[in-house]
Amino acid sequence: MKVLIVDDDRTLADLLAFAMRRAGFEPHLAFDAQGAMQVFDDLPVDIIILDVNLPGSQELKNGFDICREIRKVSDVPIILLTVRDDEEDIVKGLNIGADDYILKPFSPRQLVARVQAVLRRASAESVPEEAPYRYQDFQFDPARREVSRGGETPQNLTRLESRLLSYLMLNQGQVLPADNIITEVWGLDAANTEMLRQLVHRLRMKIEQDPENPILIKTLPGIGYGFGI
Amino acid sequence: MKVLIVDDDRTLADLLAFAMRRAGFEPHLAFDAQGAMQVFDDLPVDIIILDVNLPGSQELKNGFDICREIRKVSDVPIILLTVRDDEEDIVKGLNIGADDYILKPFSPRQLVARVQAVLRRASAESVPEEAPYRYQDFQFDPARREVSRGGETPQNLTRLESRLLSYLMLNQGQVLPADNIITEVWGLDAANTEMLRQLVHRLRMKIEQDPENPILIKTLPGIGYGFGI
DNA sequence: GCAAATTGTCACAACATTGTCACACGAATC
DNA sequence: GATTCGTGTGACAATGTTGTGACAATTTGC
Repeated sequence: MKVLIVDDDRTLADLLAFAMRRAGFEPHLAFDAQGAMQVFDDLPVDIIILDVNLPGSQELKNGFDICREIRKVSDVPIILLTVRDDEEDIVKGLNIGADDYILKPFSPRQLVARVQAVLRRASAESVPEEAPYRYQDFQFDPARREVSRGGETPQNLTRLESRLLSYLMLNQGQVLPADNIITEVWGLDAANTEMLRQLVHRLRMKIEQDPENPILIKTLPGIGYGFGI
Repeated sequence: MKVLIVDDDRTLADLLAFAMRRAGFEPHLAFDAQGAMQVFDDLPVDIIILDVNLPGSQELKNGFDICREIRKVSDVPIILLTVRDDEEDIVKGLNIGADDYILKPFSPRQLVARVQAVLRRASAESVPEEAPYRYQDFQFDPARREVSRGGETPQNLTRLESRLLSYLMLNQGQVLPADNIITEVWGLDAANTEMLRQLVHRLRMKIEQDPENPILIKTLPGIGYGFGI
């Protein structure tokens, strides 16, 4: 699976390339609009990761322009990379044909997960396997929706539990506001904190059975939750 | 049966060699175009597995070129290994004389099955291994559409049951989403989960008669099924 | 064309998952 | 100390999934 990464920050681009290669993709880099279009014309990529803040040139100024340009000729999935959490920008991005966006700063894991999600949505093709998450003796296999601790018998998670844990472990060590978790797990629409509390409770029952083992999901009162804090 | 494996990724090449050796073949490796042509000139191989993405050299750039080159002098079966799912590339590959292609990522089992299929198609006389699938004391012969367990009398499978079991055992130990199974068994068009449930049920009746024997087809609720998980 | 085998459809029970409510408990505030 | 707030927890209802039997529709072999 080929992925085209377009970002003028070479360090970041390299990092992304490394992460994608580890996840079984074949990354190709471009550092500006011209480079991006050139790679795109040359070889068929399966997905594009695009920084919206690129140094301008005459005809193609930023990521939005590239996105628009590509959409004229192809429906390859595009993920926008942006520091702006301005809703207007996100809406604009999605309107001109981007498939998803991701806000900086983000972890490489997160990006990989996002890419896989978009690909899974876009095509029935076989997407590289999702690697299991680890934290100390704790292990979570999102493909099987299975958690295990040490050598114990694995526990099965439900759809929502698995989504929650994915999000938590993807942002391991970070403080995650309840609202963010909710929109991530349930989607943009309905869902209240009560449902989240319940879900956290049920997840904890499955992964924190042993009283002597350390707490995995920590409550940050008034804010939200965090994994491995 | 000699098989020539051409891939610059040595780890992958080794893995493939191992899989092919297990399946009763005699693997020979080459890591670039020169090596491939050298092995090909030196000894008569029965089939070639060729990565299309090889590091370039002057006269022989990639797998396509090697394929073309070989076709000038021999009609040995060639299977292309590619990450591109671009139809154009596949058509191109088949046009210049490849016998089949397989998209990354794939399981070694899958490749072996593909190799056997190509060989069976190519040469009606020197049929290679008639390779039944095995799992513990369970055995499945896709050619005869017959399953047996231990020394018991074999059971006959129907066409769809056989296809389903082939797909499951080909991807043994993996999580297979219901949608993937459906498109694999029935084809792209119609078919709903109800039909899959029914088919799984019927297949189970034939291969899981004994209550003491372990479950072969595991249900992964909300996801799909998996064989030997 | 007919009978048998195969495949698709429907109905329903058993079970699992998710949403909702009620309430207990502890910390912070007054 | 009483109140308020946020959180954890149990119970239960609503909903969704899966397994299973019966039967109709279709295909296959003769």
